[in-house]
Amino acid sequence: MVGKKRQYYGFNGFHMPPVPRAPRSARGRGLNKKKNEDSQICAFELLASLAGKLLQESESSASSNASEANDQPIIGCGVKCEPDVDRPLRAECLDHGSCGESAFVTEFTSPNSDQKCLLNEFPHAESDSILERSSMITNSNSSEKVSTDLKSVICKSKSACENIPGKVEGSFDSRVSCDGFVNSGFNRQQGGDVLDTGGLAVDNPCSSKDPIEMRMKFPALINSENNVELPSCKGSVPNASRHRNDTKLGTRYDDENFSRCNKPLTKLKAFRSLQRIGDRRIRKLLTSKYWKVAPKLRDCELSRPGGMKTHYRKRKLCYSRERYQHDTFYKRRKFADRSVVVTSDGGFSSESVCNSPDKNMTGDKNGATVMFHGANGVSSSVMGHQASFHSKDSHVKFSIKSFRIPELLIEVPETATVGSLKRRVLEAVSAILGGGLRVGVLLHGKKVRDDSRTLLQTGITSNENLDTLGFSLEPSPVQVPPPLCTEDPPALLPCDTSQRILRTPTTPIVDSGISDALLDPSPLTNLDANIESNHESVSSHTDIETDNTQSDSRALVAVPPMNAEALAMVPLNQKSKRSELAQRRTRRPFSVSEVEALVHAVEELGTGRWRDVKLRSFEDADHRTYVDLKDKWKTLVHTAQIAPQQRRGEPVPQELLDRVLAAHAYWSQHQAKQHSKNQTAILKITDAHAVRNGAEGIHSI
DNA sequence: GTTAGGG
DNA sequence: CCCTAAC
Repeated sequence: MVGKKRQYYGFNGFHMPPVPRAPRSARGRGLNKKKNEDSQICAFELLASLAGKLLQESESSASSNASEANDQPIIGCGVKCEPDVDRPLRAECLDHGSCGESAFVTEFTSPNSDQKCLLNEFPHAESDSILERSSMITNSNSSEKVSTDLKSVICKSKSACENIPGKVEGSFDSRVSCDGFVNSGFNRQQGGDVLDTGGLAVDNPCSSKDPIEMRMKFPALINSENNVELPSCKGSVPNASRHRNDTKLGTRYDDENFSRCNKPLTKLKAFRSLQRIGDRRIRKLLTSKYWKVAPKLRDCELSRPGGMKTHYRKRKLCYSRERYQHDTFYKRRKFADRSVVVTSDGGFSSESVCNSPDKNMTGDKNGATVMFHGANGVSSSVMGHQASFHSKDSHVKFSIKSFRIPELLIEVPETATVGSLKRRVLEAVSAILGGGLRVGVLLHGKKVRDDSRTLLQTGITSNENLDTLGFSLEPSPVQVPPPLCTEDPPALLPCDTSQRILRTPTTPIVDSGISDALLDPSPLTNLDANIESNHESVSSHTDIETDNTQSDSRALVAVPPMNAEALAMVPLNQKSKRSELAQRRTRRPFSVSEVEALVHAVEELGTGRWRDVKLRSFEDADHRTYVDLKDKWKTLVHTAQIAPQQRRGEPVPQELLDRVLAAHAYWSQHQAKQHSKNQTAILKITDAHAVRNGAEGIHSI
């Protein structure tokens, strides 16, 4: 069918052309070597350095404790949080293979030297624990992202650069979440101890001892981007690449791990043929045990000074990483001349804001590349140095590399021209941007509403840790273009995503974009659900278009963001899909000939073999399912039993109705008889004879 | 995936 | 026709 031939162009957002970068391997190595050389090492460098340290430590300790290591030296660095003694919650480190991330996390987590001690202190964590840790972190991330009230505002970039930002993001998140843990107090980690983070026990395949290899893996890990998920723990490049593929497919927000809905996931198969088995496993685990984890985390968080309750509460209500991932912007800082530059990376780039005249900012590079670099170069050390920087120049420089826009789903016929495709894309973008946007400023996870306040008053100063600063795009409260698609309402409980999608009103949700951290349901959007819906919409489209020759106006569906989070996220045309799904099939009254065929088939096959009936008499009638036939028979029986005056629709010959009644009576008896064995064999035979006569008659025809 | 039945 | 429980 034509409709089926249509192709969908899914966009996770529009991105600027990828910025050329050095090969990962090269970068990774370079970074590694730079470690400790200066305070401005980038995040990766930091990671690398940490990894290196960890590796060294692990190796040394491994040698001393051969018994501990199971073939693979494992570096365990754990930050343990024990709000509840019985249920310790802690962040763990990883083995060599997957250390990148954890190492990084650890680093951030323990900016203080004493925290580093932990690393040394627990050099031999269980490899399994790594996963635990990862999961925990992930959860933390999700929670943070969901609420957007965490300091770190992260923006993911989809472009080539995405990988790194993603990594950093994870790192930041981890750090944030870990802080709480740290505050909770450290505890010695028990070697064999498995984190009780919700039972995410996944084997951790990684076990690379080679430091270099480990370093090399960082990029891969970064690829995991949002998916701080366990898969990354495996630290295998293949996984990473797979991730990338997913991203390209439009499953970038594949946080299936956090998906509450299993059903949708299965439907994703088509889209994610590459999906890791491990993911499923994890997903399952998460699904089943997610709630257990949440409470723990929350408890832990509560111990935090800042009080992240709302944050967690929100998370509690809605677990979906997708959303938050998108709603946060990746933030970067760069030091240049006492100036702090915040760079936001996003899918939709608008360099307009960035590139402050100050050359110091970029120093070595220019343009987007520079920005990107800067992003990567977020030197963890920056934090420490900020204080010193700040005093001189009171200017705060912000470099917003890009903002992310919602994903667009565009459908155009194969015969459409490229030009028309471009137009459609433009229309979709315009629909979103044209609706009116405003920028939101988040500081410490809180939206700054008072526009009249100065940066200084607000606390945005050059010496302030701009990590806590973020920007967001929000739909203009006044004029929000009628969204073609709507965000799903928040799910209180995991699951039923599909249901929600199908039934959720398409009413756009427009809020100030503030305070949504707690209330905003948008973060709930489920990737899986989205994908599924897309699928459905597709098929629906096809169907409908085929039957009704609808205009292709629907071909392109732009989904305006409902709120800041939505913007950050990737709203798909859930709505359209939803509506399509919701839409019933077109009614197709049975013709007399169809009724006759049906009656004939039933006469021969009986009323309990609708599939056979379908195959026998309606094989070619794609629009008639066996359920349809069954239903039709049901109505036929009813029709035959009522007075002719009461019948509606196209009149069915009485002859057919009589046969319907006869067959119905016969098969009813037949069934009853079967039920009671062959007691009524005689009766049956008699009836059967009558029926057969009719059937044969039809046959002869 | 089918059936059977209520909606 | 849809939706679902039950198989």
